[in-house]
Amino acid sequence: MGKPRRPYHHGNLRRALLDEALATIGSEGVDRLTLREIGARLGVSRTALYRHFADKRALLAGVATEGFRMLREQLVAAWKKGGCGGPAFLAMGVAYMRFAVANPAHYRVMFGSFVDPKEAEFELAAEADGAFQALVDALVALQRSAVVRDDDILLMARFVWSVVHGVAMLAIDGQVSEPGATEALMRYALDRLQAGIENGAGR
Amino acid sequence: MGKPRRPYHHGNLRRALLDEALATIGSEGVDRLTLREIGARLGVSRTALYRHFADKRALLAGVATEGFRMLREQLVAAWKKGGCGGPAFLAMGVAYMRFAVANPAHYRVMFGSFVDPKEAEFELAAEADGAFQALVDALVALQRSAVVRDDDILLMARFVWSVVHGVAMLAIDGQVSEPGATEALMRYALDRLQAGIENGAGR
DNA sequence: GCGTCATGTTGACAATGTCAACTATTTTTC
DNA sequence: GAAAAATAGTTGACATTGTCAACATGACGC
Repeated sequence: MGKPRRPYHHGNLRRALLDEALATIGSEGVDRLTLREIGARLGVSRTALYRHFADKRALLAGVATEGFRMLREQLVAAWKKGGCGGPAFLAMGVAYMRFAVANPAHYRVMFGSFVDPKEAEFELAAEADGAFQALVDALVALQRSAVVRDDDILLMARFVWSVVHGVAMLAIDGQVSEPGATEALMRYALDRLQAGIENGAGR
Repeated sequence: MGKPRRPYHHGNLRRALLDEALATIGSEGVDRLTLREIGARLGVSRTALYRHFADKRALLAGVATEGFRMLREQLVAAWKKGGCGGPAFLAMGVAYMRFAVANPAHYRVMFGSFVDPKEAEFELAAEADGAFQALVDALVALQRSAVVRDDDILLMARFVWSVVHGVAMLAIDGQVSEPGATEALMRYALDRLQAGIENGAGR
């Protein structure tokens, strides 16, 4: 007896709110996300959320921010674990797409333009930049070791980003449904991407 | 006098609703789109819309459907005008990205996952398929003339689609803001894409 | 023990999507 | 050409939702 029923203070409501939001987004879609339902599911009042997020957009911004942080961590991890060379670049590409497939809810919020880039929180912009920068850093290293072409770095990074992002979107949105097709597309895309930017290719 | 003030029947309310929706989405964003405001702006009642669309999702589906039709038309036009060969392929890529930049509202709705692909209207799915098929057809032709690699056609088409889609997203979402950067990215991306899938490249 | 602050609750309100019932206009039919 | 049917639009109502203001509760330092 005396079991700690539901204490008035939740303990880590912020975390729980994010998790619940992610669960709902994943199963129902972003537009079916309602603050009241999140509260209800957590056994908490409909406005408890406002002690942790300014409003609904801020909640989504929180999800996106977290997503970019996770993405960056996984990109950097893949790069380092792969040895910071050519193979590591492939591993990084795989890590990117795997992140999207494994965390579709995060991914959709991150790129669904639910948060206006103009009025985006500073933290979100910073994390998004950080993830992109991880890719830029890798490309710079590959340029130094003459693995990839010596093109404008920003241009090249944006191109690579476009490819993996495009594949991730296709994979997530269920356009690619045959079993194994996602993996195959990922492999093929990275293969052709590499062929396109490797040193000595074209021109 | 006796001027035909506002006739009871609007004439082409469906068209006007789509246009007004597009205007609002373009300037305010999809999530700020409200049926009531659309009606108000058109000087029409808030529920007049329901004579032309089943509900809000149907309106968005209408926007997306129209977008895919326009996209397909422009892709096919670019392909034919370019002579159905290698240069035409580039023209098609440019047409794709230009469409996105010129019609961001359409584009966002088309790929914003506002309409569940499972419960998507038949017409929408058909138009989306049609646009993709335009790309597949072009690639098949290029394969026949040995301009591009002889890879699995679906795989290759999805890869190409990913690239142009990824670039289009970056361009639209204001991530690429420096003047001229969008054009430069488009050119570079198509250049590298071509290098990646042209016959004799890699492996 | 007490104030202070973070955290959570209740009541209220305006905005929104949508339905049902009704009205106005056009088109079809005899 | 009038009646009937179909088409297009309106008004009233309601449940849902995001959000605010005012209040309640618990933790924690002094």
